[in-house]
Amino acid sequence: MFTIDAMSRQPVSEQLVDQAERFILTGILKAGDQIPSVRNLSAQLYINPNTIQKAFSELGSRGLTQAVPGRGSFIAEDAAALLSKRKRSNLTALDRMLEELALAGAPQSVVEEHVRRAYQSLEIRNQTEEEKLYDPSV
Amino acid sequence: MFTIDAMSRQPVSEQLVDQAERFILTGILKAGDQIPSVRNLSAQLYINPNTIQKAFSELGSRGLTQAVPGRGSFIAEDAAALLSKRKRSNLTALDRMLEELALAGAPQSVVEEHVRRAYQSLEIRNQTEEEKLYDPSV
DNA sequence: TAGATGTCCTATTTGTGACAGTACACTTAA
DNA sequence: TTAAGTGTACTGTCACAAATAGGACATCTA
Repeated sequence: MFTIDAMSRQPVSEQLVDQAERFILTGILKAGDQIPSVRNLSAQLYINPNTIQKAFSELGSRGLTQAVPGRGSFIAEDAAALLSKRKRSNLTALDRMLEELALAGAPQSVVEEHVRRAYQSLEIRNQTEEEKLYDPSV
Repeated sequence: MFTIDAMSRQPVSEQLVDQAERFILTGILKAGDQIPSVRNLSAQLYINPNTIQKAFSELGSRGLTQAVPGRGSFIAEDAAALLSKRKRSNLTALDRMLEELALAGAPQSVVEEHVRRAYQSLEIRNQTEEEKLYDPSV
């Protein structure tokens, strides 16, 4: 599930947080799901337990997970909603990137095409999710 | 001209490189223009000369500036073209961001509005540049 | 009860960025 | 000619953050 890019300049603990958020957004991790234990993930990724703990602690303080000593850590009920709201309200990074592309002479039509493609591939994914409801094999 | 955000996690030398590139893209720095000297900028920003040197060395290796020992460093002839080409070809970061926004439920119309605004503000800026040509006070 | 869980703690190591200081060759202008 | 300014190179040192190492405790479950 989780993977680490040792070459990345982004700290390992942040990589884990980002990946967990992505899993929540995409629905791979749903409310109530248990995430791997600190020691388990530590052994699997060859990462120090303290580093994993730091990432999970951050997820908890963001309200995305709930930890239960002795049992494990679980995705919070409102994790997806919480995360979506936060991501939606943060458009400054997009603006900065768009300005740079505009300055670099990237045609507006090209950028708009990328926007269309992003939303189109999402629709396809959602459609697949719906189809699962009628799929007897699930 | 150059400024440093000491609070930023981005290394000082990289901040300088990014700013120089931005100046080149926006036309503030044009081909042939001399950029501040290592020692001058060092004194002005209270930054170690080695840090400035590192940034300028990077700009040189990217083909954006040309250094002449004893004279100074100058913006390369094809700096703007080189930079534009590089920035335009890098749309993967945009795709990643768009996917995240789509997943978070940001309406496509909102994203498209941001695209329009980015290109509109650029047009206004260019128009202002043209108007300068007819401005007797310059 | 044994094993797994989250949590906390104090070190230590490591890598990177920045700093300090010096030196050399070159160009320009007084 | 000379002094000042330029780029470039080098060897250290320091500071900080991330990650590691090792241990400890309370809790829950099979």
